[in-house]
Amino acid sequence: MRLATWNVNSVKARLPRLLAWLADTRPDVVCLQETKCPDGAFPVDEVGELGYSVASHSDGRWNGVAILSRVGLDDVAVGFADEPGFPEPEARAISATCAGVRVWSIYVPNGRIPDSPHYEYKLAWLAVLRDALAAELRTGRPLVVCGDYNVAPTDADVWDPALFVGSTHVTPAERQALADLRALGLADVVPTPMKGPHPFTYWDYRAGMFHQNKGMRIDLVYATASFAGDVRSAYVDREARKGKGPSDHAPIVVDAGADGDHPPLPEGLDPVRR
DNA sequence: ATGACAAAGCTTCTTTGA
Repeated sequence: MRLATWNVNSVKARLPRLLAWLADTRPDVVCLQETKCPDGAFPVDEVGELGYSVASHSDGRWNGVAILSRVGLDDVAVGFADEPGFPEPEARAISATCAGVRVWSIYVPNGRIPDSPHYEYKLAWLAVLRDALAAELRTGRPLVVCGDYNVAPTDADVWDPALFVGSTHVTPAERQALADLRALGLADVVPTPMKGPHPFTYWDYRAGMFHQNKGMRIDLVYATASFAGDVRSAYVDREARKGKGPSDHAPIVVDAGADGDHPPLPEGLDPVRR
């Protein structure tokens, strides 16, 4: 299976690039975040022409998550039990079973600043997500939780840790929330960067951050050993952040299990050595 | 070159993002 996750920052604004990327990369399953797409407006016909079925969850102007699959899309679930809201639950989680793998696409609340109700909301959301994933794990099925976690797991995952002191995305409480997810039995499938030592997935649009490679690793793939153990390669598709009209996030592409009908990996991205 | 924010809508500003 070729699995990808991408915060597209509006599926409507990104549609030409998304379609071209799908045609080039041909993932089996794609988790999208920040679709920013009102109910009923998801371009299901356009991605359908490329062979993808769609499960999407939206709440209008902000947020929005989706799963595209060309290997089955069963038992779709929107949100999760007791999901916290602000104050109402937002469109931040969707899950489905694709070729025997339970796949989640999540968009963790930003948190804004630590001294903020948005930050408390973020921590509460992650804590209840943990309970929901614990329930999923009891099925014994392979599980992959992909998305924009809005947390940089370590200081190496931001371009300048000193600049982030006192900011969200790096606080001990946020990092502990990720550690609590991993403690369920989920492994961090760390992708290979295309450039530089850090597998950043996000670069601010402003001030030439991308060209200076001043990024963050906040998009993550957490997977059970039953999936992670079969991973042959994982990389950040930095090419998708280039050029005119990109998202501010790059996709992560993971190949796991049996080889499928996919284009070869970009040059220099050898399969994971294990 | 990869180039100096972007997207949405209650659109000519405000909110949000991280």
